[in-house]
Amino acid sequence: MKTATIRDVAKRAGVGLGTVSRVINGSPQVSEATRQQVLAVISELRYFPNPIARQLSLGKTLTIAVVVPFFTRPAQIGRLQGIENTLAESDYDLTIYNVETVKRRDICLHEIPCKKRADGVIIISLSPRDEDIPYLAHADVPVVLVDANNPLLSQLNRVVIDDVEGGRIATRHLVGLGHQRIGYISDYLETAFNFTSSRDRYAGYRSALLSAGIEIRSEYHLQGEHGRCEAYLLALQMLNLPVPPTAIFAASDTQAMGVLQAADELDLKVPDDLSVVGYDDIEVAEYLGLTTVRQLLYESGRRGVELLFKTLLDPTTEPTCETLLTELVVRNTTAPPKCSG
Amino acid sequence: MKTATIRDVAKRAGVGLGTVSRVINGSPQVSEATRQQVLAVISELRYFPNPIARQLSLGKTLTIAVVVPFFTRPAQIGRLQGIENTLAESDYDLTIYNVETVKRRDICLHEIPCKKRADGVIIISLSPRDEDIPYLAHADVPVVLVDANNPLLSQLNRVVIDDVEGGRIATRHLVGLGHQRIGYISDYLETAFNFTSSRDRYAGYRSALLSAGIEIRSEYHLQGEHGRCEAYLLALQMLNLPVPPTAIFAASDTQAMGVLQAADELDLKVPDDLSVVGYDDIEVAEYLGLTTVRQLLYESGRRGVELLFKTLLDPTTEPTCETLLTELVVRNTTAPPKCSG
DNA sequence: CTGTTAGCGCCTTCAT
DNA sequence: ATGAAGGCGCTAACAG
Repeated sequence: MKTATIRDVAKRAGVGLGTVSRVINGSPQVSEATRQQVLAVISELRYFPNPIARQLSLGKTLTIAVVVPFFTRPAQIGRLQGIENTLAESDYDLTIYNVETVKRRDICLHEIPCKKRADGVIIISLSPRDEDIPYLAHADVPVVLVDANNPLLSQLNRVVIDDVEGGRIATRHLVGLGHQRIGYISDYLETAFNFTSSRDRYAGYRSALLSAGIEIRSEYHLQGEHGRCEAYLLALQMLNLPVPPTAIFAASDTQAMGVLQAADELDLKVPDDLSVVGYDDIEVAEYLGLTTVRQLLYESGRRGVELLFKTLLDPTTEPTCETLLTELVVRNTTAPPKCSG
Repeated sequence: MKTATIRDVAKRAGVGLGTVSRVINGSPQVSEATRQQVLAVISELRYFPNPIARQLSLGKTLTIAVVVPFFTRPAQIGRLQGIENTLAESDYDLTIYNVETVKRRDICLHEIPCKKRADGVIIISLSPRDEDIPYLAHADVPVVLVDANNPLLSQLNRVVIDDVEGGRIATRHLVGLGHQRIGYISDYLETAFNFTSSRDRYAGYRSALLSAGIEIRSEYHLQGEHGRCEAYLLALQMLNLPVPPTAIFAASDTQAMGVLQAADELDLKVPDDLSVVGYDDIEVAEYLGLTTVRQLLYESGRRGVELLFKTLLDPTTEPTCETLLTELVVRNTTAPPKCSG
């Protein structure tokens, strides 16, 4: 049996089809009598307005698209949660475009903002390269970048995290504890996805070392694919250096867990033999007692949606760039080095 | 500047609007010459077919809706990953309806399958109550249930997990190690969301104890809100009993972590003083060396999509119920009880 | 091969 | 207050 349409309802209720439409949309200019009449038929026929038709007519989709790389990673989940919860307070639906390949990345970045499947697009952690800009500039729906940036994109709404400062804070903390040999384990700094976080945190790391007058040793920076196991292997490698670091700053909590594993493997006590600092403050960090740099994941998602809504309501709003602060959370994986130096 | 429509393209290319449509949809019956011509105009005008209009015309949305409670929980992420990855191989988009309140639950269960925003719906972990059935029965798109069940719903496609068996396996393992006093810490067995997993696992737990001839003591079963901290508190309570259990089976890995914390708090060594078994085998379980019951999270999502696609292709397909197996993964948190008994 | 036309289901003037 | 008609952008069936 075919789904009832607005026409069926109109016919059955003996009214014009425009009247039904008015009832659906709560127009005040319809007599209480006919309203009740129509309402009755609607529920009798189990009528639901077809959202697609309405979207076409209205020119709105009432959905927000989110483009996010590797959405299962805890940090992304945190952002998505902020987005979802904020959206849930509204009438908007949420569609997710997960990105795990470069090809998909390009498709999403170039097409999602143009095909008008959504009224707005939030792009997470994928900083547009210069060649992506034309596409974004021609987007016909508002776009906001979360945890992504591009100096040329001052005309886009952005929520950015000061990762340079975050890296600096983490490193400075270790320096403050007396560490001189501090390692940094991260994702590859240069990837096709153009992630900036590891890069920025590295900049902060270097900056902190420099201002502390500590020499930057290249063997103390190891990069690899993102992941706990990968970080574990890198940490093993670094800790097996002739002169190993006394502290390691990991580009994420997940990677910090790998470092912790490596330390355990080598019978190094944390924090006595090795200090470890993570990044993100994902949920498990508290459980592990991991010292880490907290970034406002949930908040970044929420802000992204709010920014989007603001421009949705008033398209003439000037694009803004909100910077979210980071904060050091000291727990039990950091301490002064045992043997000074 | 308004977005270009198919009409603009047609006019600019000096062809009929149907021809443009054919080019877009790769119809073979277009001369190579005009095709090129049209293609040129399309890229010149940066034309993108409006998906909404196409959806209306085609009667398909090319999107799949997923209704999922508390989507940030690791187990749900695992299922979502299976769904997303499978969908990514297709042309379908994914829209997510997160459920965190009963109200939202009802809306999603009753309306999503009827409003035709998606060509198919996957419902995760929300077992329809009897009063929900009429709505599901009147759905005008295929629905598949993942990790959810209802005996009355034999006409629905389902992917179910044998949680009773899972609970049995876990408990039997502990019994096999010689434990006689085995606790169970879980979510509330009865909730408005009608989650069945904790209930089923409890049934398995009881069944295993019974067949081992072990008395079931009510003080060895504690329930509370889902979560690590809540489980931590429950575990503290249970371990402070005059005669505490020597082993605890937790309804999820997350809750098992809480138990581990409690043990640590009470200076109980795991597994020497206390054995702990979790459920799910989420990623952190391996890191923690947690003995747990693995369920095929990713696989359940994948299967759900496959089932959906199958009925999408052939609506006359008989609904099937696939049962996914569970498997015990023994790691380092279980051992024979120290003092026999 | 290609132009034209009739819907898809709904919303919104415009008259009445 | 309400019915009728035009249009949202596209697809598909129908002529040519």
